[in-house]
Amino acid sequence: MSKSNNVYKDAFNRCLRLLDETKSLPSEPELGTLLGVSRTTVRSILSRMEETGLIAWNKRDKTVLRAARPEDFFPEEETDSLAEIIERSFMRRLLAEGAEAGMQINELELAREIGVGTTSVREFLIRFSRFGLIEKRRNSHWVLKGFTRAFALELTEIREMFELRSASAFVALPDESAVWVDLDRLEVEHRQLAGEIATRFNEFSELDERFHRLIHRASHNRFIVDFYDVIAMIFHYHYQWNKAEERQRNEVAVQEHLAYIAALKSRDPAKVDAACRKHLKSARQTLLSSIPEGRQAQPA
Amino acid sequence: MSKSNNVYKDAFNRCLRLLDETKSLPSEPELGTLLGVSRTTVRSILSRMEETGLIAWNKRDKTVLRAARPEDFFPEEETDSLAEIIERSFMRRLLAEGAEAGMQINELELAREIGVGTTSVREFLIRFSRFGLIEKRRNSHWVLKGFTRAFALELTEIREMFELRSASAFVALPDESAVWVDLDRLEVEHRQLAGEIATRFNEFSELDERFHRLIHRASHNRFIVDFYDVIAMIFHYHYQWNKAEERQRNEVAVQEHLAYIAALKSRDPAKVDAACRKHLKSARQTLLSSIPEGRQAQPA
DNA sequence: GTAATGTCTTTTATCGGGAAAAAACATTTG
DNA sequence: CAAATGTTTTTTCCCGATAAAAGACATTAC
Repeated sequence: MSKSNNVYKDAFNRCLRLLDETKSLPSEPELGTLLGVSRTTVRSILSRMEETGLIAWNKRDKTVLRAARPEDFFPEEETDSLAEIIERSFMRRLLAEGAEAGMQINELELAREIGVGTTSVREFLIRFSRFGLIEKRRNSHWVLKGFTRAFALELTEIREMFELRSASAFVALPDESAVWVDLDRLEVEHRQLAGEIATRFNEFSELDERFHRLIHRASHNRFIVDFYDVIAMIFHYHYQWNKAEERQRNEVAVQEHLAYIAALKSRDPAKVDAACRKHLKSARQTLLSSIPEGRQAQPA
Repeated sequence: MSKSNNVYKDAFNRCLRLLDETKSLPSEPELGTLLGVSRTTVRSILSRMEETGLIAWNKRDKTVLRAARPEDFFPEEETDSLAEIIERSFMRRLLAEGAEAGMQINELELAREIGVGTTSVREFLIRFSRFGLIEKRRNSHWVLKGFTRAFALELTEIREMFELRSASAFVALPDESAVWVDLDRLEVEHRQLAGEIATRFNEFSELDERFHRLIHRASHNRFIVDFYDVIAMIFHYHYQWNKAEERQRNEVAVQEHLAYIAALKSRDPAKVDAACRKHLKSARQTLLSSIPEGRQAQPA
C-alpha cells in the first residue's frame, strides 16, 4: 500500500457533480483542466463511470445515462490527501490541552499514531516548520515552541507591517487594474453577509481570507504573499477550537472590513492607514484574548 | 548503504584537534557536549582512537599517546551531511548559466545526478522552498522561479523593513543588555579587518552575517530572525560565483558598518535610521548590479 | 492537419527496512 | 550517591521498491 488514490477519488466525486449539468461530458483534456488532474486520472474516472452505468463511453462520445446517486460518491474521508490528514492530526494535538512549549515531537510516534509512514510525517514537519511553531534539533527530535502569547505577538507584528505596506501599495494601483473589480465584488459579498450575519456568521472566515489575500497581493512581493499562509493557518485552526463570541467577533470584523474597503476606494492613503490599523488592532486583540493564560513558554 | 556516518567522521576530526591541547581527554558526556554529539558517537570515536594508537583508553582514563597526523583525519568530503551535498549541487545548477525562470525541476533526475535517494532530494526541496526561488505544482514537478531582478527587489524590500525595525529596537535595549558587549567586540573586529582589508577582504562575509544577525535578534521576533536565513543563503552562494569588485565592495561595506555601529552606540534613533538606510541602499545596489541582464522571468 | 483517443514511459508519493546516532536504562566507580 | 561507564532500546536518516498520477508518444477521427 504505497500511495492512496485520493486524487482520483476526489476528482471522481467532483466529476459526478458535473453530470447533473450536462447531457454529455467534454473531451478528456478538457475534463482534465476542469478537474485539475491529468488525462490518466480522467480516463480512470470515465472507466468507472462507464462500469457503474453512469455514462455510455465510446471514444469521443460520453453520454450521461443517469443522475448521480449518493452511493456513487466515494466517502469524503477517502478524498483527503495524506498531507491534510497529518496536518489535522498534528494540529489537534498542538492545540489540545497539554501541548506545552518545550515539549519534544517524535516522528516515529506521530507516524504510528496517525497510521502513516515516517517519511510523510518528516516531510510534513519540514513544511510546517516555516510557521515558526516547531524547531528541529539536528539528528534529533523536533521541539514544540508552543502557541504562546509571544508567538501571537510576533505573528501580528509582521502581519501589521505587511498589511499596512500592501494596503498603501493597493491604493497606488491604476484604475484599470483588475483589483478594483475584485474589491467591488468583495464589497457586495460583505454587504450580503452583514445583512444575514445572524445565520451566516460562520461564513466569515473564508471571506476574510479572500479579502486579506487580495490586499497582500498588491504588494507584489512573494515573501509578503507567502506570509499570509502562516496567518491563514493559525486563524483556520485556532478558531476551530475557539468558538467563543464567534458571532459578535465576526459581526465587528465585517463592519471593519466595509470601512476598510471604503477607505481603499477613496484612494486616500491616510484613510486607508487609519482603517487598516483599526482592523488589525482588533484582530490582534481577538487573537490574544483567545490564548489561554497557562499556555506560556517554559524556561529551557 | 542507508545512512553515512558523517556525524561520526566530522566529530572524530574535530576531536583529533583536541588531542594537541591536552594530555588526557575528559569524560564521555563532557566530550559529547564539546563536540555536539551523543555519547554513542563519542564512544565510537574513542574506540577508533584506541585502535589507531592515538590514545590509551581504560574506563575513565583516556591518555593521549601521540599527536594527530594528517593521515589520521577522515577526508573532508566525507564529513559533509547529505543535506549540504545536495544544497551545493543544487545551487551550482541554479546559479549556472541556463537556469532560466520557469524551468522544471525533476526530483528523480536531481537525485540520480547527485547520486542520492529521492527522499533526501524531496526533503531538501521542501526546506529550500521557503527561500522563494522554487514552487511546487501539486502531484507534479517543482518550478524554478529564478534568481531574477524581481527576486532581488522583493528580498531587499523585506530586508530593509526588518532591519530598520530591528535597528530601532536595538537602540531601545537597556545598557545592561549583553548586545552592547557583542557590538563592542564586533566593532573591534571591524577595525582590525579595515586595517588589513587588502589581504583579508574575503573574511568580510562571515563578519557581515554575524553583525546583521546581532541586529535582527534585537527584534525579538522569530519571523524576522528566521528571514535572515534567506538573506544569508543568497549572499553566501551568490557571491561565491560573483567575485567581481569583491575587495572594493567589502571595503565600502566595512566602513558603512563602522558608521552604523557608531550610530547604534550613539543611541540616537535618527542617526541609526540614516546609517542603516545608507548601508542597505548600497547593499541592494551591489546585489542588483550582479544580476545578469538576461536572467529575467519568462512569461507563463 | 489539428485535436482527440489509445498506449507506453517517467515521475511523484509513500511505505518498509536497515544502518547511524541518540536516548534510556543498568551498573560501576570515585 | 552523584557522575561516570557499560549495555540496550528507540529514533532519526536515508535508500530502494511500488502503486498512483503525470506526461510523452503513437494512432485515429473529424
